[in-house]
Amino acid sequence: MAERVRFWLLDINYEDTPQGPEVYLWGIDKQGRRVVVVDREFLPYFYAVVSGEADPGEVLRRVEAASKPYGLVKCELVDRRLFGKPVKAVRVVLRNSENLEKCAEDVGKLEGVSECLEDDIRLSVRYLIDNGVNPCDWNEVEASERSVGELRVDALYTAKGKAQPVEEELPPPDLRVMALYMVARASAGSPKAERDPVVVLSTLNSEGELKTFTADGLSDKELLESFVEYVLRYDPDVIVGYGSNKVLWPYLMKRCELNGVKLSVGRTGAEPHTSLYGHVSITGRANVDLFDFVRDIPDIKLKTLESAAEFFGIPRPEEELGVEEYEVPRLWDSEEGRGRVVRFAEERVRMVMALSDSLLDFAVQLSRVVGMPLDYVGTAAVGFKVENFLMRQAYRFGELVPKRVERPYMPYVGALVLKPKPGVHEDIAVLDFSSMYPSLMIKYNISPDTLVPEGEEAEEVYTAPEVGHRFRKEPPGFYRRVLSELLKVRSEIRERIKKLDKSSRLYRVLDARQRAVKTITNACYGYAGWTGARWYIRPVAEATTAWGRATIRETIKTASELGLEIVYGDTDSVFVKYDPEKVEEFLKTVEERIGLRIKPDKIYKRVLFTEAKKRYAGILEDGRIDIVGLEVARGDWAEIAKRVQRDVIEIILREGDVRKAVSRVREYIAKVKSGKVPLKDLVIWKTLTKELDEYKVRAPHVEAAKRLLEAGWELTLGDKVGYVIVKGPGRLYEKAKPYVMASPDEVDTDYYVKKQVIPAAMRVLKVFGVRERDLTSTTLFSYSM
DNA sequence: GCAATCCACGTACCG
DNA sequence: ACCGGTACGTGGATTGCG
Repeated sequence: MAERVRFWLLDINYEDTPQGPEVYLWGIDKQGRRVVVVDREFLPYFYAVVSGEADPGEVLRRVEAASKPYGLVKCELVDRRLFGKPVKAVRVVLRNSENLEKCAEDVGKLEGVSECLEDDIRLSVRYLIDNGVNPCDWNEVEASERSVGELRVDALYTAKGKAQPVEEELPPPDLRVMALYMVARASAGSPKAERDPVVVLSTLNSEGELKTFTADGLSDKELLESFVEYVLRYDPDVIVGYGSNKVLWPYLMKRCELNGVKLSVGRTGAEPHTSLYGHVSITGRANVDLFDFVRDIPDIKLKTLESAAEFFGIPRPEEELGVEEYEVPRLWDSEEGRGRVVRFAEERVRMVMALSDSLLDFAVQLSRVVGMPLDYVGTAAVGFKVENFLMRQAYRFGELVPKRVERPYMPYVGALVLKPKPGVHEDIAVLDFSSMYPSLMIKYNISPDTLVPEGEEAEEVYTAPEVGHRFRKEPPGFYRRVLSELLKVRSEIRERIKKLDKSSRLYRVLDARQRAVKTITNACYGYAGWTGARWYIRPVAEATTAWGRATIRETIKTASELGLEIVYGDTDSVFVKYDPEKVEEFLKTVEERIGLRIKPDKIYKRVLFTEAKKRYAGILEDGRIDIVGLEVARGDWAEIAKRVQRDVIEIILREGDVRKAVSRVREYIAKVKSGKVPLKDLVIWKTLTKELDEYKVRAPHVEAAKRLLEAGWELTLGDKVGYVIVKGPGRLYEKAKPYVMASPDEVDTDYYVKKQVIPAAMRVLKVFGVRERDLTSTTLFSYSM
């Protein structure tokens, strides 16, 4: 008996069987039952593009013959587009996905076939695209129920028709979330799965149940077994962790392997496995590593669980254990320490859950918007998210997906940045073009498929300034269609949530969705200029920035015609003296002349510029202070230096009192000299951007990294190294010591005064004629403001 | 021979 | 594995003086 099954799609996977592939759609239905729908009707395929001069019928026969040995199901001639150009293609449908790429390779060599496309799209991705099925949203399918057998679900269905999205906007179901935090005991440095057991594994679920597993003796076998049992008993939909893709799951997998424990936590009873983009996949559930989302929040400089929690205003644990993560394994050796480690793990798992409350909505909506399953939307780089989104759109337009090809890097000219007028300015309005690059791409129909190749005749084109690339005015290009849709969807959502209660579930969901849409919209220009992009066409990116520069130049010209003084500008913004009438006139004129929306973003009561571009600080009417580009905004300065600079900026912007600022700096200097500053505030964090042996010059953070490695710590590319500068002779890199190995009394306080505190303070103070000796001596100084 | 100067390297920011 | 534009500290090579 077939019935209509509605389900919210949580995970998708497929298995090849001799009879063909089986696609598994894991979800939650309206009654809150965990269900899986198996679709056996969906077959893999690719396209063989017919060369312009070849006879399609002839090519079809040739392709058919060549595909036979690969389990051909059918071959058909279809009309598609490639970069906007109509093409004939043979759609080759095979029984099994294993043979797809091999078959395409053979077919690609045939006469009359210019290339094969889309053989590199995974079947599960293909399924989502072709059926328009949305991960993290409601879909439905005609299906008949069967017995669930071994599967860990409430119901199993066999699809009798094609799955499709539910058009109606429905709230998501309540997800069962489980947070994890693991402590392994390391003898030195980082724990090694081959050697060091897991000693504590804390879990917390969305019902508030906290369950901690501990290892008593040397073996963690029982811990692992009871954990697996518990996961199956609670049956989470989403498992969240912090660093779980790279550390937690691989660690558990290795420990289970060594202990002969089956880590069968998936809904098929399968063990976790590493999959696309390096995420760990747990069949039937969504494994979400919150670190992946924190990584993409630039305001969180240090990507630790604590600083992420702090950023989201998550209250610190009640019991301040004063334990650093790196000390935990050592504590395990003492009787008293073990209790602390357990409480530590439990505090941390609460933080993971709290972080999930702040991030999961966005993750879910990002998955929904780009159409990638929830478990790997976080691990995929921005470029791939955009691309996944574009692939779904391309299918709707009958556009073939271009192959990924390796290309040489070819730089092009970017945005225009104005020199600031140094000093303090009063009442400055920041005016910016909203979504400038997307808007320009829409306005001038900039797109891979509208570009007129050099030398080709065409009328009715837009010609980019400076670079001369031409784009057909009609029909609307791929990017114009996609971007207008994105902008429209976002503004609709924003309009809709205005009427909603901010604390309501729907508000949170829709707000997260509009942020996800914004993320993708803003990334489209960058995607267009990425040589790794399937739809990369350099002139597209180059023309976009060229029109951007022309736009801002025209804006500047308009301002000067209206007698409006511009004090700064960057890419899509101008900072002007806030004269309300003039500004209004200006905004109107710019919109008329250029045809793009420009609006006041913020108004600074006071704003301070140094000589440098991209660095300033301003105070708003409500007293909030923005600090842009300066040391305060950077993650690679010691906290103490940033604090000095923040204080100086605040004093100057709020009170205009340079003298007070100077004496504040003097206080800080005295404090640093006295050695009263905690080590934590002296740590400098820098990222390892390449393998240690690839560095051409010796650098402090690289030397510190080497010392950590020697001491048994694990460090990989992309990790941040925290070090302090200690007393001693020689180069700076010889004096850099990992902060976990340093003690407060060996700190080179002189370095922190001369190279951290003073430069950070002087950056701002030299605007007022303050000299370095004004900070180090106690004599009087003069200044002007 | 050595200090001053310059430039490349490296990192992180802005929009 | 998203773009180019920009600032700035540090190391190391080069330059300039003698």
